[in-house]
Amino acid sequence: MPELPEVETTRRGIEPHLVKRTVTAAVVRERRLRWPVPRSFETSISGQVINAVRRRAKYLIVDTAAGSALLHLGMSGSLRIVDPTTPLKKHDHVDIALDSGRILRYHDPRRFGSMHWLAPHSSHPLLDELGPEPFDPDFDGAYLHRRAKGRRVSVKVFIMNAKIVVGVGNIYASEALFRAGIDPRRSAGRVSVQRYRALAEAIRSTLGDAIEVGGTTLRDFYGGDGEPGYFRQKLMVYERGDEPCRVCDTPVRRVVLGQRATYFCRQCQR
DNA sequence: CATCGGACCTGTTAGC
DNA sequence: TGCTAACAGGTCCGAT
Repeated sequence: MPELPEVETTRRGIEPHLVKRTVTAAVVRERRLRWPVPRSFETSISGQVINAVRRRAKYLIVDTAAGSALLHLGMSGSLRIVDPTTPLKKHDHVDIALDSGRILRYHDPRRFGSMHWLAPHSSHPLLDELGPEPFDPDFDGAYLHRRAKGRRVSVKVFIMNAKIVVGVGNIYASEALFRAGIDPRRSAGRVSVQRYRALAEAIRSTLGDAIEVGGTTLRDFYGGDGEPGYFRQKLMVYERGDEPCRVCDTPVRRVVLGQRATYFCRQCQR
């Protein structure tokens, strides 16, 4: 469910409810997420004051003086601020209760998400090899071109690799390639530096536009404030197989790359 | 090193 | 109606 814009939307939605609040209790009802949630997670975060809620790639990082919670929403995870009277739903796996009387509640049917506890100022193997953020100044066409040298994978699979650039998931990979006019099947190593400049800009603009409207709600994404994201209305190709291209009317094609559905316009993308 | 397939899960929908 | 198969927003890991 969540790509970078949805994670950032979640961060913005929950941050005002968390910062400067004290965690009064943490309850893990289902420990079997992608990796078992360690007991140290609850014992460490309980009693702590939350100083900041940050995002790195698709991870959320909740900082306290005693360390940080490292959260990933996986494919189907979501975080909502709820009241104690809100009935528990199936797959509500974790509650983090706050001294405001409210609760940060984690819901994740597929359990591909994760929760770790980081000691203060320490990193984590999951974070160590991540590529640049799309909005970093050092992420540009020259960077992509350099990293793509000699690579034979499709440019779509290439930009979805978090070691190259973070935050580009399956929706926005197709959308950014459409904006840049690049055929997603093309080998990464055979894209010119000029076209990588367009692609770097397209990734930024696509993600930025999506963040502005609260992400994309395809099925069940809601931000921390309970609002759906409205980027769905702006999707040019994603999940539009056989429908006419919004630019040239050519039917949008669906292919599979790296075992993921991929959408593009054969006319507009070369 | 780069690439590929499989793995982890449940829920929804399309097709018979 | 019921069953089955395909598919879904992520990404790690091991084999090649």
